[in-house]
Amino acid sequence: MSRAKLPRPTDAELAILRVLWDRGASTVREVHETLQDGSGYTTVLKTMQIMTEKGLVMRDEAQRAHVYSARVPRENTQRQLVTDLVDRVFGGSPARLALQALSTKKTSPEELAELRQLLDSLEKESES
Amino acid sequence: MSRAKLPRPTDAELAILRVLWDRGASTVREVHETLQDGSGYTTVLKTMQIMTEKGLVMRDEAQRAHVYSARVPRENTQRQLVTDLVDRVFGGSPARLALQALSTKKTSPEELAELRQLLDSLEKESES
DNA sequence: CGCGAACTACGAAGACCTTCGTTGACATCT
DNA sequence: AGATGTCAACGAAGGTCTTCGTAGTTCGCG
Repeated sequence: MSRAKLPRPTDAELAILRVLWDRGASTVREVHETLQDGSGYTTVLKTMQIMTEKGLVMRDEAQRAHVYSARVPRENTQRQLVTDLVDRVFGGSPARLALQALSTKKTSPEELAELRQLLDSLEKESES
Repeated sequence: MSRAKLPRPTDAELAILRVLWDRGASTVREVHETLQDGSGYTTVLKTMQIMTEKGLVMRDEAQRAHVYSARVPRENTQRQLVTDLVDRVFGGSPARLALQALSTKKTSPEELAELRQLLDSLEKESES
């Protein structure tokens, strides 16, 4: 039982995960205040309780106000969602997703450089 | 009445859309046979009826076996899902999604070349 | 102590998604 | 005509997600 497979986070769960990734360990109150959507306090609480059951977050109950933290690293979740989307909508081709992503919005020169670097290393790899 | 904004397709709906995009206009039977998942005929039928209500597909009832076709172009849906994911998980940066996508799997030289071309044009654009 | 504020836990409602059984209409074959 | 097969329509069940009200607990304070 080392690890059951983690479920794809729902939209509400993802919003909470983003807060935990950005802020680090946080109480329900802090998460609720950071999310500026109209959801009520107990809604956020309940969702975070469910996320605990699912293994998406962990909870430190040492204090009265429990402290939650993401149990899944941001990168893992990003990778999970990206490969999901690639398989479901882009016929398994990450490059097509990348093309689509880059076509939609403007990208900073720094990011362009980063991409170019990655492209270089990928091309080198395919040559070997 | 057509909706102002199309809803994000669910997983089952996406699977059906893929069939319609690939095969073109099709009957329920054809879609059902193409999908090799274990779902029953009436399940597919029902989903496609719902998709019709949602405006995701259109239906030609001229024949006894109704003929469905995608009402949303593949590219639009891809763009919709990509920008969705970018906003929800990548802090609005398409480039980060692209980086993540390309890091996960191998990409063919042709696609690499295509990406490089896109990068070039994007860099030119940002210079101006 | 007694009160109010902050907090967790619980349950239930409502929406949506997926699934499929059943029904009835229509067609085709014998 | 009668039997068989194909099809759309409908409804309902079971699951998940999101929402929030309510109840109960604990803390701090007057």
